[in-house]
Amino acid sequence: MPVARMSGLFGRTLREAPADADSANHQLLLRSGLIVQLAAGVYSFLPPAWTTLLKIEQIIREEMVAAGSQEMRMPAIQPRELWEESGRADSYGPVLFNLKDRRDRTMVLAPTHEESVTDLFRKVVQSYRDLPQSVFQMQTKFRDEPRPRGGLVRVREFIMKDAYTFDVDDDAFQLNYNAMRQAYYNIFERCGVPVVAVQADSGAIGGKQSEEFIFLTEIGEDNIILCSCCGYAANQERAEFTPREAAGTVGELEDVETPGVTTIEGLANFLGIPAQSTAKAAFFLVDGEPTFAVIRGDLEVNELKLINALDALEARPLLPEEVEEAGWVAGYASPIGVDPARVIADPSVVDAGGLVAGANRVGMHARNVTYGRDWTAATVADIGMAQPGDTCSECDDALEMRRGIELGHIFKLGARYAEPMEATFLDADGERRTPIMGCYGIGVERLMAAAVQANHDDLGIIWPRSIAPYDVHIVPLGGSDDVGSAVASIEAELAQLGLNVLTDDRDERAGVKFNDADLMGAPLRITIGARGLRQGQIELKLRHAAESSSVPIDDAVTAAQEALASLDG
RNA sequence: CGGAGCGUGGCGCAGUCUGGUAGCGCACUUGACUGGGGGUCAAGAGGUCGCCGGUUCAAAUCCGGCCGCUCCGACCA
Repeated sequence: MPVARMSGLFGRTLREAPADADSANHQLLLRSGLIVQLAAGVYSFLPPAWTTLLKIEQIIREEMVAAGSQEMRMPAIQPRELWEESGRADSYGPVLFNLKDRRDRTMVLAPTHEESVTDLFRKVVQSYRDLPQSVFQMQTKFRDEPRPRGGLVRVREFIMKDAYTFDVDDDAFQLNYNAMRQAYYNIFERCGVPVVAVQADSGAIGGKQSEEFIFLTEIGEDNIILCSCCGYAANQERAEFTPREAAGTVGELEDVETPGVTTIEGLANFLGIPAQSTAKAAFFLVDGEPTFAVIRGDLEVNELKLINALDALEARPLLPEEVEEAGWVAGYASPIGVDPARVIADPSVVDAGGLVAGANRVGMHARNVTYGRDWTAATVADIGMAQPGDTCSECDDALEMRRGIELGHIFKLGARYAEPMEATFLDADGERRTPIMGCYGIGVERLMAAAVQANHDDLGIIWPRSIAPYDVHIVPLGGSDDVGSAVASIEAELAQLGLNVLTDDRDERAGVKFNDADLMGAPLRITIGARGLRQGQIELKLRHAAESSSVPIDDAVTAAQEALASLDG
């Protein structure tokens, strides 16, 4: 390996972090001169950062190949028609970067490649004899995100490792899926980032089931529900839980005056009853239809569960005027008398007995409102949002909630793309069949950001050895000839061993060099100074360690190798 | 797209309320001293104060519009 010199590095360290950077990883990536922003969610990666990204890619590549996947490459620029074929031109719509070619044809910059890989499949695969298949690529994706965020955490242009599998049936698919799942654990572990796999919603990718690989961190943008007892883990948007015991009543339907009481909390206080004794109404526009959702007063509606339960594409809360238009009374709404076709009920109100609900008149509620007797819903489905402290549905322990960053996501797609795009193969009986597909993504720069977030201290980055831009950071102190020749021979020997070496050859004070070394975070620092050299010693310090050690200069290279090897356990 | 904030040399900021000279720290250049945890002194270079328009004798500062960036929400590797 060539030796990098601090004096010639393209990029410089900053003493102060740019004000725009919030999280530790973002600040450190900027301060250490690794990344520079060009626009919202668009970054340049300077040489050391690029070295790290290449190392991450190599780790991913090795694990993908080990999982039986073949590397390939698909185009980033694609005709929009491809997206119309799968039906995603609209659902993915706003995130697609559109452009016109010179013949006025609309092209898109690909945000992901399910369409193109499915198109490839139908052009390349005809027979079950060609299956199973697993392919992957590492490529720049483009997504016109509504809100870029957190430095590299959410950007508009990024490298994704995306893999796709095709199988003859579910059983065969499961083999590919499991291999990918294991590969993902291996990848994140090798990059020095702890992850948990959580059940997730497949979102705009579609399909039946999916798991996210989450790095738990307070700077994350996802809410993750965890059970420390049984290990249950899910994204809050799909987490299951057991609601608290209902506190329903038995009795005749009767009105009760509740002047000025429009919230569940207010209602419970006013009547001196627990929130579990009330029913809450929430109004949504679901695929253009006003929808009346009923859930127990102590719970919140999970919009994503609502969408899935109604097999819909999108939902949003109704605006106040839309509520009025629908004939519902905000704050006092009652499902009684509402067309059941427009009502969706959570099991928590179905099995509860009599609850206090609105009476559809301002200032009035009703007691003993009972599902089945007083009202019904066309759809009964779990639409509750799991909250910390709720009971785990697997083991009855209390659930916790943590923030996290989604580093990878693996999906079972089923026939989501193959069917609309008519990708098929002939089976052994000569029957035309649809392959079972899976897709598997990792955000490469996001993974680098997570690695920094997971491995830093007050002074700077502490790179995991596996993805460090430089293995060894040499700090020469004092400009004597002795120092110069010692540095030259040690750096040459280390480079000869295949190590990435950065030598701080600048005429700076010791403090500046040490601080920059700490900031840039190479796993091993070697200090070669006139003072030590007089005793025939140089100094080694592992970045994560508190203490340094001195070794005779003749042992320097061996000791450096040993120190680095100690990190690989 | 809703809410909040910010745009002044490469980075961090002051100046804006109350219009008149663009300023500080760091970084950068040159020289000297110094030399093991961001050193000292001296001399420099670098900014149409985000953009456009308006008010005014005069605008970084007041008014209007636009653009950009960040954060909180709705969305995702």
